[in-house]
This record gives sequence, structure tokens and C-alpha cells, in this order.
Amino acid sequence: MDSDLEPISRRSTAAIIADRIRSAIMRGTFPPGTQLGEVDLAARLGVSRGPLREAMQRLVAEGLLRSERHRGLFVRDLEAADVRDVYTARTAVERAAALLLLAEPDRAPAVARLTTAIAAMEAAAAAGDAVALADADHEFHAELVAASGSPRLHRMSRTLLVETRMCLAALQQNPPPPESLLAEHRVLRDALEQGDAERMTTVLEAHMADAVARILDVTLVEPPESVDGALPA
Amino acid sequence: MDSDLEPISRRSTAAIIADRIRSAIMRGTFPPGTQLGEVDLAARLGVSRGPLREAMQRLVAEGLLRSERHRGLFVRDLEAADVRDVYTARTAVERAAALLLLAEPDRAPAVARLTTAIAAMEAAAAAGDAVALADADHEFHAELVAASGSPRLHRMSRTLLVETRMCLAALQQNPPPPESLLAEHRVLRDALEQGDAERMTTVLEAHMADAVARILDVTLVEPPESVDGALPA
DNA sequence: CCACGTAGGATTGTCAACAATCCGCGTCTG
DNA sequence: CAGACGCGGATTGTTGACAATCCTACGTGG
Repeated sequence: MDSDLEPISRRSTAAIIADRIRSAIMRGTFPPGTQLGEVDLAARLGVSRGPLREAMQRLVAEGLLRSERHRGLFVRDLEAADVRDVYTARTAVERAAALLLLAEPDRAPAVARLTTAIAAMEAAAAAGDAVALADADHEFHAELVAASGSPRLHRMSRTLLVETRMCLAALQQNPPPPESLLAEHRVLRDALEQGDAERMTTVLEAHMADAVARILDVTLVEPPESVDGALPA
Repeated sequence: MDSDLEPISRRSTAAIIADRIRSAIMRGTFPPGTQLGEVDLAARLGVSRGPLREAMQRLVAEGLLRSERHRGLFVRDLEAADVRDVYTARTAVERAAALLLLAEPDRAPAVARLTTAIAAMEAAAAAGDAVALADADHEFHAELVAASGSPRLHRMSRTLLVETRMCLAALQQNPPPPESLLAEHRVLRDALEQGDAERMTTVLEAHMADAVARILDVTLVEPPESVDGALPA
């Protein structure tokens, strides 16, 4: 353990608050569109408004919150275009991470971590626990990017994975078929293990495309339908 | 002009401050490693410490600043590993943006914007103005990603381009040969115009690899040189 | 002469109060 | 009766001051 004997709090409180709110958004505690009142949140977290505002700005920079001046902070609601955008960005990041990983000589530890995540997915699928399955899926991709050793890809990936969870939480129904999901992840791991870059990228892109299709097929709520050109002056 | 008759300030002041400091870092006004005192900065910008701290947290989230608790905020200094990381991330982002752009039917406006940037590069090269050349280079890649229409790729790209400028500013010497730089950018534009995805990605990756080599060849200051394994207990 | 402990100065972290702005509702007028 | 105007409540934006922490320099003891 290297987390012992550290000063009680090395991380800034703003970072802690940001983490807390981020996971709350991820878990669906704050559904998209909800307004986050500062005094309420500050009181609930036991901090003052100063650090809380700093944390909020951090989340705004990540694109998880949307700030309207003198109006308040709102959880960004993702539209169909956003779902596609999240997954194109994820594809770019994870593809790069996978290629970075494939260039490394010793991929055994990374493979082991992915295998662990897959095992968690299997257990969740067997138990029929959709939330745990999503957690394990999340962890798989997080480990994939983390193992690449690229701090920037890792940072981007974290935000993108949170947004992915926001999409999934918004439409909790629509059960993803666990067996095909598991099969895809196993193929990804095997491709990494065998150093097959072609297969890896191909499957990864298909995996992402599948996810987008699965999400958008059920919730084709193409957003406001504003008829711009038809408005008289 | 659509920037007229807007409320005097729609953007939050924290965002404005962040932009100001970001460009200051980019321009090399704050070299890597310098400490940014809050009271000093706040006084110089004419704001209080509250909004300034919010802006700082935003920049920390972007990875441009490093925060040490009770110590202060420092401009992150980029090491050799960071240079490589910035460029791998840039490759991932710009490749995805280019592919997105290639999938679009009408690429004429994007091509036009890239041509404008190339013209600016040509002018700067002719005048021997290295700063203007870097500006135009920056603009070329920013336009490339912006034209893709992906908000997330765009946001990532902005930070990465700032970090690129930090690398370049740190080692202002080492003149990049303008003619080859121009040639590479022209090839990128032509590939986009002709819809040649294969050529596009290949040249883009080579372009990035070239940049890394150019930067690291001169400043091979592999940082601390800590000899881990040789230390006696 | 070196190591330890301590005081000083400066900087960051946090807080509570003040000022500016916006939304909803009631009222008034054409 | 419909629309516009104005007011009250609530929320955000900003400010200044207070408290906690850290680095530097100095003095002391071994």
C-alpha cells in the first residue's frame, strides 16, 4: 500500500468535491438537466461555497456541467448528436491507447487487468445485475486506457466514460445482451494478447458503433426540433 | 457580425480569466515551472481572488497547471515523455477529426479554411517570422479539428495545441524548415480535398512523428536521470 | 562544524457577508 | 380580456478578511 502515511489530505478539496459530484452525476443521482444549487450542495457536502464553485468550474471545463450566467449550473443533457460524439471521441482515444499498448513488449499485466474486468462482467451478467455489468464494462475500458501509460489519453477517457454512463443511466431500460457484450470484450483482450493490431482496431470500432446503435435505437429523441427558418421576424 | 448587441459579458469571468492566462502560458509569458501567485495575478487582472481561483481550477483540470496544496500553482513543465504524449494524443484527435471530415459530403469550406491557414504560413515563412509561422500552424490544426464538428475533439484539441505551443516556446531556437513544413500541410489539405483517407492518416501520423523528432532532437534533456535500480538500500 | 529546533514572513485555503441579476407573480392599462 | 409593467423572492457573482500551512533563515546545543 502506498496510500498510507500520506498527509491527511494531499489532494485539494476542490478536487475531492469534483470527484464526488462527478460520480454522483455518473451514478444518475443528478439526472441530466437538473440544476445544482450552490448553497444546497455546499450544505450537503459540508463545505463552503468557495471550494464548491472551484469544483464546479472544473466540471464545466470537463464538459459535464453547463453554466448559464446568473442562472445557475446544470447537468448537461446529452442529445443524440452528443451520444455519437462521445463515442467517436472514445473510439479515437481508445484506439490510440490500444495501439500504444500493442507497441509495448510486455503486455501481460495489461491483459491480466482486462481479464479481471471481464471476470467481473461475467459475474454481473450471471447475476443479472445491470449496474454491476456497466461498472465492469466501465472498468474494462478505463483499464485499457490507463495501461497505455498516456496521461492525456487517460484524462480524456475519464470524462468520456462518465458521459457514457450518463447516456446509459438516462435510458436504464434497454438491456444490452450480455453474451455479445462479453464476446466483444473477450475479443479485444485476445487481440491485445496476440498483438493483432488490425483485429484490435477493427473490433474496437465495431464495438463502439454497436453501442451507439444500441443506445440510439431506443431513444431516438432527436432533441428540440426547433424550426429555425420558419420563424417570422 | 453577430457579436454586437450581446450583453456586455455573457461568458463567466472565470472563463475570461482562464482564456487570458491560457494564452499567456501559450505565448510563453509564463515559462514552464513558474509559480503563479494569486494575489499578484488577481491584482494584475483587476479581479478578486475568488474568480481567479475558479479559473485556475479550470486550467488545472485541463492539465496546464499543477497544484500543490499550500504551496501554490505552477505552470506544468513538459518533459520529453510529455512531448511524446502530447503528440500521440494530438495524432489520435486529429486523425479522428480528419476521418469525420472525410465522411462529410461537402468539404469545400473546410478546405478553404485550411488553405487560408496555409497562406498565412506561407506569408510568415516568406517574412521569416517564426512566431507568425507557429501561429498559422496552430490555426491550421485548430481549423482542421473545428471543421470536424465534434465538440469533444475540439475541446481536447484546444488544450493539446496550447501544450504544443508550450513545447515550442520552451525551445524557441531550432528553426523548423519552413518548406517541408508547408509541404506537409499542403499534402494534408489535398488529401482532404480529394477524400483520400489512407493518404490523409498516413501523412498526418508522419507529420506528428516529424514534429516530435524535431523537438526532441535538440532538447534531449531526458529529465531527472534517476538511476532507480542502482540505489543501495 | 553540523544537526536540530524555532520564530518570522508569506502564501494558500476557507469562510461569511454584500451587491448584482434573473424568474415568477400580481397588478394595471388599453 | 390580453398584454405590458413592476415588484418580491431567490440565486448567483464578487469581495474582503480570517485561519491554517509551508518555506526560509536564524540561533542553539552537541
